Amino acid sequence: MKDNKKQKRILEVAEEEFLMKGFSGARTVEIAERAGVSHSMLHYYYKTKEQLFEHVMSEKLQRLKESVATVFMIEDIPAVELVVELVVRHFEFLRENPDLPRFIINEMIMRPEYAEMMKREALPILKDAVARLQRKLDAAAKEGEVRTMEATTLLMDIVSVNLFSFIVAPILSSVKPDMDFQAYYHARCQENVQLILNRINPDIK
Amino acid sequence: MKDNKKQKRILEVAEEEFLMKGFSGARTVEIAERAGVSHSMLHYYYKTKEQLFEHVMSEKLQRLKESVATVFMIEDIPAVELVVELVVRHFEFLRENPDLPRFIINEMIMRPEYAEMMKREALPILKDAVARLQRKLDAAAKEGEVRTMEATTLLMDIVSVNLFSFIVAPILSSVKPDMDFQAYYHARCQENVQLILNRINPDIK
DNA sequence: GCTTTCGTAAACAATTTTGTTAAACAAAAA
DNA sequence: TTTTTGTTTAACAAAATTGTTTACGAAAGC
Repeated sequence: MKDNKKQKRILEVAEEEFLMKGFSGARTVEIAERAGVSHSMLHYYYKTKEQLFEHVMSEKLQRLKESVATVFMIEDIPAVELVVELVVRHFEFLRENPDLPRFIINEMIMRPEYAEMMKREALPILKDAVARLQRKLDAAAKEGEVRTMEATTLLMDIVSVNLFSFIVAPILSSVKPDMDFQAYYHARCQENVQLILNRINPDIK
Repeated sequence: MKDNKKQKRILEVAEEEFLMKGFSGARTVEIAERAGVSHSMLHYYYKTKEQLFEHVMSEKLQRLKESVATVFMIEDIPAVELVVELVVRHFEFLRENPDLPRFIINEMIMRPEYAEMMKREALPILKDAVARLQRKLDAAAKEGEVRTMEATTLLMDIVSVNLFSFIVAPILSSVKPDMDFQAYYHARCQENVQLILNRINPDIK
């Protein structure tokens, strides 16, 4: 048995193509070509472009869900440290999946049927996560460790600053072609932690 | 003379379609249909889909440039107030052009030839803007009004929190279909101003 | 060795999308 | 009034993209 190497390879390339170009921009012949298989093989394994897309999509959603779930599993840690952990882990997740958010947002807007699917999949996990964080924050606010604030707002702040660091990266690199990404991401993560710390408690540091 | 009403209408609809679905996702027949003109008319005015796209693109870039330019023209205003003004104006611009950023980022990634064009168009203006802001910040830092910081970093923070407020809006509305957008945007703008103020000077307010 | 599975090449059918053309007509401009 | 311009319809050509089929080869497993 050859362990379906080619089939996997198709999926890998499809992932890259769909993430970069979206469903409508990606081409099955190009995916096959880049995967080093014949065009017919692609349709042999994945009947249609649509089905290939669904494979990619569900795999990506899975990863996203896992990532959210694990971060919010952390218990027994002070609120402030939890928040720092949140920022850093989210940043790292993005580093490993830099254009996943853009892809998901785009496909949610362009193809409402997928928006529905994503809501079904992701919302329960997210709601639970927000509730957990809110409890932590409220408790810490009582102790005067942080200011009172909505967990939703805080999460939006975290996601937005982190996400943006990645969204602009390609633009920055085109402006400065010799840019040191290692250094950029390191600095950016620190900056974001600082920003969020200032946000939950202006007196920290 | 009929003032080219139809021609304009095509452009309007094309703008909506391209912004929502991107170049590869938009369909010329659908644009024509929605614009209430025959398919042949579309090709009569704009030889190809590509050319139609270019019209939309350059018009959008123009607006973006104007917007950046006017904000940074403000003189004789304390640094802190300038920053607040920056946040609010940028927020308002986004409110009028909510899916422009997604569109531009997508097309820059999917079609490198446009990335080049945008760099040529937007970069000089942006560099000038950053330089102006940096001078203001440095002066204010000397007076102890704000902490020392990079104008680039500050701008990235502003853009990221504002942008994100709009990126998540459709998602939030699908979660809460009865959501009050008026209130949401109002609150979000305030939040963002606060966040940025904390950022440039943790002691303010 | 024989069969099944994985794979290719190449042609081609089907569909979708883009782009063109011609005939006709109304209304504005000359 | 004549010409030009804007416009429609309808058909069709061209191109791009997706999906299918067939015939055939190599090699893995029995």
